[in-house]
Amino acid sequence: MRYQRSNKRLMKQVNRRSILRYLWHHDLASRAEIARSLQLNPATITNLTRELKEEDWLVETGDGDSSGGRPPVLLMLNRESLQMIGVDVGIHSIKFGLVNGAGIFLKSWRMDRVEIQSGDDLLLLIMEGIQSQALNLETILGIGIGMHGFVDRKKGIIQYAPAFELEEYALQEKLENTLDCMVVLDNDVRAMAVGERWFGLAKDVSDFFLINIGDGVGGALVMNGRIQFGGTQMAGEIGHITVPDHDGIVCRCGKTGCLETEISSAALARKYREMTGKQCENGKELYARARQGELEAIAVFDEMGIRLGQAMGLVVQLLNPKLIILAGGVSRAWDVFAPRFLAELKRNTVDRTYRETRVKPTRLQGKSGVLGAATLVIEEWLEDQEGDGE
Amino acid sequence: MRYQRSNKRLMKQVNRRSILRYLWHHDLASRAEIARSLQLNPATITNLTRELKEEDWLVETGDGDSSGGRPPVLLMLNRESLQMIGVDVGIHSIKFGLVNGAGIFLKSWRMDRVEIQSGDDLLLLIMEGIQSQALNLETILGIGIGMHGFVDRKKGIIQYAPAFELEEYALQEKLENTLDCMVVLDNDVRAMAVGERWFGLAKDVSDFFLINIGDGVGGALVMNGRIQFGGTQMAGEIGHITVPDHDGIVCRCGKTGCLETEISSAALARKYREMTGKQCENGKELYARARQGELEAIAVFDEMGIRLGQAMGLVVQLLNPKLIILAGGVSRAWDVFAPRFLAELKRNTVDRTYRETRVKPTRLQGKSGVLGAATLVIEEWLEDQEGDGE
DNA sequence: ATACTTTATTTATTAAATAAAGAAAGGGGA
DNA sequence: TCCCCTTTCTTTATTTAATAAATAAAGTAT
Repeated sequence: MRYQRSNKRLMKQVNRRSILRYLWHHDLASRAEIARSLQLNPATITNLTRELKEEDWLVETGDGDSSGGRPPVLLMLNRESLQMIGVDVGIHSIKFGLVNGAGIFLKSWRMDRVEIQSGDDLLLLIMEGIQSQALNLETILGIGIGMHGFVDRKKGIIQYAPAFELEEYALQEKLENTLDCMVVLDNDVRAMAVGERWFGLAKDVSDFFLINIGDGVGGALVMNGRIQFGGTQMAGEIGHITVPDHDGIVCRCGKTGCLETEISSAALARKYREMTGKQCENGKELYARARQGELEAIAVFDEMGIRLGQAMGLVVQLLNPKLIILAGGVSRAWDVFAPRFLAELKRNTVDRTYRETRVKPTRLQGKSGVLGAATLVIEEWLEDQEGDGE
Repeated sequence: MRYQRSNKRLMKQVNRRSILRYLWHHDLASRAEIARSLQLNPATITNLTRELKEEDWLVETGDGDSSGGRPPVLLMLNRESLQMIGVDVGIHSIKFGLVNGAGIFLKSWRMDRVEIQSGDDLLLLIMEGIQSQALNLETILGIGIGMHGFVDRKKGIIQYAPAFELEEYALQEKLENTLDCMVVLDNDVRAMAVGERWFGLAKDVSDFFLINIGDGVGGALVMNGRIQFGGTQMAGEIGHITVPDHDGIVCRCGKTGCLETEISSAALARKYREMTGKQCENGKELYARARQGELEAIAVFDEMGIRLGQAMGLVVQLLNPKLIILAGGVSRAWDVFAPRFLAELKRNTVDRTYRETRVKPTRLQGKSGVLGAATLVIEEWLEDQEGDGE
């Protein structure tokens, strides 16, 4: 019998990660500063940073200003050399990106009109997509995959993906075995939230909620700095809470009165068509009309803002996030629905809680999915074991 | 400059706690079993358990059955010697209890009709209450305090307690200094949830929601085994989510349409009075009438069950708990409101999620507050640093 | 009785952190 | 300018806590 888990190695890992995480958030720092902040002995920092430097995780960038003694040598994360592949599996397309530790896309490519009927179809397409670019996978930290549907990140399996009629498919393991490279798999919206946490609006926020409004409506929840999964990995699925005064439309989940059938891109277009009798394909088209001042289009967004305000009011009261991030195609119409939305949000929350909550539309937009997926890899490498210094 | 936080001591602490936690959940276990489960070296377990035994944390309880070799020596947590004081600060009374690690009350006492106008009033009353029993505080692990209102556990301060018009009072520190004993302070409902996690229905459940329905309505959220606080320590405050079709009553929080003004004990009595014109003081009285078959009383509970079903539907969809625990006075009427409640809950959730969720009224009832408070101390001693074996 | 298992402990070793001393590199006052 | 002081970083020796391996303890199975 082996007692593999060496506690000592674990301790070292934890400290190494603490250093990397510190540099992630502080860009430039001296060894002395790191030692003080992490409450570790300076000698420890010297030793660990030597290793990390040899492994190319970080670089020295000249001296800082002296504060009356020897000037500090500033350390910096070698962000360019951290490279991850992000994969965003949508219903009709798969998007890929090669992203570095600064959140910059070095490459991005996609496969459109994909037809997927089995897990192995998906596996093959992803492998094809990755190998098409002839990248050296050995210089890459790992591959992150964000996928619609119900995904179990810990087990690395797709529990259920309705669009592809997939069930219980162990994508992570299979991909890891064939590509010989770390693979992280999670739900697409959770991946977005992780992206926001490391590169986006939530850089310094450890309690936030992200709602993604596009063809569907999904959400993800970060509390105390960690993404939350819930008892069966379904936490955050806000698209299927029941809202009052709904249209009675039957949702794809089988229930009626879901938020998704009221505020998704398709739902807004439907409401507009019902109201006016005019044609309208989706939220994007509707937004264009609203921007041109068409009153009916604006009215649809107004109603959507109110519903969203009610829903986010629940989230604020129940979860007390510091920040709410709106993502997905419909969030681009922020300027149109924001006034009604914010007013309704305020009306539905207790002052004491509301005034501590910020609400913002994402700045990552179209890149959100792929970047988030890539960031899953970073998280896996650097994640906090437990509240360190910070 | 001191670098206090010795990582080595921390490692040892973590492993010691892992052992204690393992024994908490497994009652009897041999050293070999613990070593296997925690993936630690048997020698480590020998050493740590020797220390723990000397410190009276655990005892040996004879041999177990041999499985073909030397019979295992079974270890057991010395639950009797773990003693905590729990304090439940209510609006009109303060309840105390001396509780041991088996969850048994060794003593319980209370102070009624308390008048509190300042933090120092409260401090003095609690000290008086504790000293009145002439306990030896040195044999006690610590004092846990559950308190209504908004409490910041990490800082140990009462942020705001409307009933006493208290604000920003550093109760924990002051009490710790005067009594020279570990003190943990938290919100009363969160304390209850911790109680359920260690002694009650949530013993083996790491994702659950507890709703307390009494004079007020509060909630607490445990995800991934940890109580969640939110950005400003207000997570779980379900009493002030806005519900549809409300009576328009202004809540004590200033908002209208709060869940609390619809399903709290006082709200139920009010609804009954409005419906019938008859007298009725509170939910307890109303429950008695419902039990006697009075139709109007039953109707009030029916409506309450529906509203609760809607609210818990939101919680289930949004947070995906494995268990919902109902606590507080009104939960005693479970048999009356359960049918409507459960039906409405099902109606408001997606099947896939609902079928994984259990709902139960607490079995701790009146003891919940004090026991929960006492359990805060256990949690502080044994809490997991990060997902160990288990 | 003998061989084999399983549990627990002891002894020696190893890994990783800390403490203490000192080197490196500058600032600033006389 | 020189000397002392401060701050940063490194080196060496020490300490701590875990592991590995050998051994003891106490059984079962043949």
